[in-house]
Amino acid sequence: MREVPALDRDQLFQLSRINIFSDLDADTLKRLDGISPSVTVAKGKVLLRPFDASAVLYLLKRGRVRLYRLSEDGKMMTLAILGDGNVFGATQSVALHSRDMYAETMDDSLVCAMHPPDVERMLHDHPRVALRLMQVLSARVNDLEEQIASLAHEDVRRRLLHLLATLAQQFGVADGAFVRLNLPLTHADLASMVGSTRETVTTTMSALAREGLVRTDRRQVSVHPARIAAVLDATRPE
DNA sequence: TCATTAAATTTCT
DNA sequence: AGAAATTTAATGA
Repeated sequence: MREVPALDRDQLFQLSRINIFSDLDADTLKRLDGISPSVTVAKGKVLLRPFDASAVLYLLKRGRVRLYRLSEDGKMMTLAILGDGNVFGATQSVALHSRDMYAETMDDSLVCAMHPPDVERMLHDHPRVALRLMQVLSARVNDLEEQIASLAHEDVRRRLLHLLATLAQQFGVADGAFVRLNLPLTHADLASMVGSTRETVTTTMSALAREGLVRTDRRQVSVHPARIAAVLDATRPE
């Protein structure tokens, strides 16, 4: 019985955490691992930009990636923030994003870029991955639909509360009664996610802090999901 | 209710 | 020190 080298084990571990690979066994993962190398990407690097026709499928092994678009007057609308184990980009047939989307790392990240022939072979050999890819895509559509409804019907305060609750699920780590959002977030970031402005986010965030729904400590946001849920429930619009 | 503008202040690097 | 981020306030749609 031979020890698996630490580096090897770690790489496999990273790969096993990719959402579309969750159905695969260790042997299969090991074979896939050889296909494309992982690269460390510095914070702020734009990996995808509008009209990028390439069909690269990115596996985000570690880090945060922001998917966003820019309006004509240069305002950023953040469509999603992806964390460890997520995928973005496109295959030959399926794009996980629309045309004029940017993808930019929010911190130093470890990504793996799979190219069309490899993706094709992988999907052919492992239909379960294709199935998971569809699940991931439909979940993403679902999220976007919720965002649209939120934008159409709710005021900034409620949109922020919904956003914070969602981020807590996605990136939360327990911190006493609160849940700390484990990602670098400025008020401008939050504004770009709820379709508001930096200033408005500042004032609503401090109101929420006063009410004990959120807590902010040196640019780290913590939220109280139970209280937020209660408030959202108790104060339905209309 | 909230974007906008402007300006002061605090916090990060 | 300089840049980036936050905060406060006034105004108007």
